[in-house]
Amino acid sequence: MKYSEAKEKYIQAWGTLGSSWGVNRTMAQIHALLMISTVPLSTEELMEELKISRGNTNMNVRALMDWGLAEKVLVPGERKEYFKADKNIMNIGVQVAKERKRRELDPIIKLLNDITLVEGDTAEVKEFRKVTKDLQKFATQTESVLDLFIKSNQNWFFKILGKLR
Amino acid sequence: MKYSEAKEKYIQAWGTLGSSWGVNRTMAQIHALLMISTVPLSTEELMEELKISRGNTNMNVRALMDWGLAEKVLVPGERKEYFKADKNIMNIGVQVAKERKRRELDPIIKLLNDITLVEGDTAEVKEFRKVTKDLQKFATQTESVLDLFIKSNQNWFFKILGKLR
DNA sequence: ATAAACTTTCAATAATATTTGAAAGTTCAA
DNA sequence: TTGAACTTTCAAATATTATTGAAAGTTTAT
Repeated sequence: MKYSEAKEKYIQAWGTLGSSWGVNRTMAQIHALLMISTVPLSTEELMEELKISRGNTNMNVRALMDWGLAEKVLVPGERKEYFKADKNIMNIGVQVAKERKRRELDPIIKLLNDITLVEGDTAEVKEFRKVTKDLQKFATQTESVLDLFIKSNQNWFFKILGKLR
Repeated sequence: MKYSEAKEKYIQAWGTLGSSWGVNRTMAQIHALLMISTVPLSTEELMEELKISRGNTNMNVRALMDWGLAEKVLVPGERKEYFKADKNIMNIGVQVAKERKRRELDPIIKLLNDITLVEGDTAEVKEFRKVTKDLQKFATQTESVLDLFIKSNQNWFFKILGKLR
């Protein structure tokens, strides 16, 4: 396979994957590009490579930085900002786990904590309490697993799991 | 908190959570409703409760069945179809893990297997190979974890992880 | 202070995804 | 068969989300 073809497929696939994980396509594609680049890239270079506008580029680069997946690089003697991505896949995984936990799991747990307290003794309400308590338990367990993953550095998490197989 | 309020919040939250996980809001809400219902629900009941059209209801109920999250219930003497959801949260987790693995992870692993074979010895291509191989490794490890989770019945998975904390 | 180089914002537009609802299709009892 | 009861389809309408690009904002060298 030619490099140009492989690269195209890779960026395309990363974008698609991003979409089905609540990350917008462009953000994922910028990330994909930064991941394989040997040098930090400027806004212009990202615009050119992905054929996207300046505004879009700026917006999504900032989103990537919010997610802790990219950072600014200042090149001495240059006014322009360059961007690079952390290439350590484990760090990326941890970072994504951390952010999604904060943005999605934590609010749901908070909500479940509230609504499981609903009062009443009709069959309907009893069932509601039962189901939401189960969900609460599951969410809390998931939280523990994520915390374990987030705290464990390097490959520790996978190594342990590998032994269980 | 009143039951009606708790129920509303729960359905709303489940819909939002669905959206950020690549599942459409309505599908998630139907699932939420079926989860807390003490009896199977008909298309009409779902339409009424969620204020959605017949077509939408039909489409999303079928999607839920595709995901293995709901099933038809035939009530003797009734022409109408009723639907119920599996309420075992572990089964749901396993089902979702299984489907997403099949729909998303498997294709990405396949792609990575292809593109890591890109030939060339420029710095660019070498970096590309390095990054994609790392991703491949990570994806494969993730796959193992998911398989472990999918195969482990009941709470085994969480129990084991709990001990590691 | 000025202006060039650069970044950010945001209203307008475009692209995408979801929803509707009426028509077509199916099933089944009579 | 027929027609009532029910399900499915899908083109059109609506809602949501992403993108553009020009204007406004910022920074820095002189």
